[in-house]
Amino acid sequence: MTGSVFALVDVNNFYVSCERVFDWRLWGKPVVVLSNNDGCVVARSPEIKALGIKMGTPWHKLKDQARQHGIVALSSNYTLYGDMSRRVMTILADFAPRQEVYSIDECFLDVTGIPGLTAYGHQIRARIQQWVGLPVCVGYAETKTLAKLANHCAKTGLAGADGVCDLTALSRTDRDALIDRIDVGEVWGVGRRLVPQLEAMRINTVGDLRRADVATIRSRFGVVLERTVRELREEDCLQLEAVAPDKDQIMASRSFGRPVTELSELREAVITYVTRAGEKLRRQKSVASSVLVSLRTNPFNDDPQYARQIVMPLPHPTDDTLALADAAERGIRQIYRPRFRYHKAGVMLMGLMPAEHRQTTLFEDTDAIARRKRLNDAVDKINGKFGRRTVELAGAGIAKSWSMRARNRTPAYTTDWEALPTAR
DNA sequence: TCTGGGGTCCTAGGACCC
DNA sequence: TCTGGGGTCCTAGGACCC
Repeated sequence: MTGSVFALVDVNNFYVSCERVFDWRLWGKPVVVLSNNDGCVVARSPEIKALGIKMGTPWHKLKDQARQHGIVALSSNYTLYGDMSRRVMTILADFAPRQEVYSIDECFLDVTGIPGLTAYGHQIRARIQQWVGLPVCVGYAETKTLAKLANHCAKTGLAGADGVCDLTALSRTDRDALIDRIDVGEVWGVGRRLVPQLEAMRINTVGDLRRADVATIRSRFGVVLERTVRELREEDCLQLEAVAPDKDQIMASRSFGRPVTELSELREAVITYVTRAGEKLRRQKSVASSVLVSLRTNPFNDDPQYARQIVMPLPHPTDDTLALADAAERGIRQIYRPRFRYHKAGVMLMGLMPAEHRQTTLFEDTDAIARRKRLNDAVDKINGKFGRRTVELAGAGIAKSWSMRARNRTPAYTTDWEALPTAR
């Protein structure tokens, strides 16, 4: 009973909304944004939702519908979305003393003690709309899980809410009636696999889950779902993480734009991915003690299948891209088998620890390590300023003909001088 | 609806060691 | 020779999220 109140603010149809800011022709049309490699639908305009097209539908299964309804399909433009996200988060930070950026399009705010929350929510909506041109919804409640649920109500208009829903303003009776009308699958942390299992226990609605026996839930599903039930009961279990905790593992993987058979190309891909992972590693000021390399064929076709991964321990924990790349390259050579058509490769950095905790060993050349650190820092700085691929290892490849498909990507309107929209 | 992308965390089982 | 214990690492796969 700490008396905290959280807000969850998120952007409606984020990727589609970003695209619409820069292209008025997309207004009123059914628009989808596709995942990497133009694989499946990851954002939908309201017109798409009205057609009954689900999140995650593979694009190739929509070709007929697309022709029939004139659906516009855009490739993901993460440079644009990332920049728009930063603008939104910066504005939202001014609305509360503490903010947790939870994903590219949503954040939690600690709004404890702020009066007039509904009006405040409308103020937030108006400012983001005016300053960035994006529509947001706001949900308030005593725990993060309930704030997510409140946001769902704000978005669907369930509690008669018009883009803002404050659960703390409802009476116990009204709250109970409301959550009895919401499917249990809407709860944050209850996914597709859990829903049927819960339904078998006659837990169909959010209200049912809230009333479920905590001990039973814990023994059958573990501590994670137990925490969710407690959060639904207004027990504050999840803290607001104002500074993101360090990751325990860092992954970089991509599907290829076409089947890849040659080791030389897989080597380029893996070096490209490990470079990216190394950047993330240095940003959180950690070092890795091993590198996992993975490789797989396409499980969705009839080709002979092969999937393997291997852990390559590093001689000593490091954040040096060259050392990571060396391990990744040895790894891919070990698991590569000729005559398969490969679909995806990946790299995962494991055994992470803070860089300052790193033990130096007897055999390290400390001068060489210092020089290498300056090199990595310089490369990070240059790429941060002039774009990710300005300086890259030669082994990462030049043409990268294996790289993912993005047939219909819009320009980087906000981050590239050449792509700046101009008045016409 | 049997869900073609990417990322993170967790767990189970086997191998190996003390 | 079999069984017992407990730890770590590797590998595969499950589950969730956006």
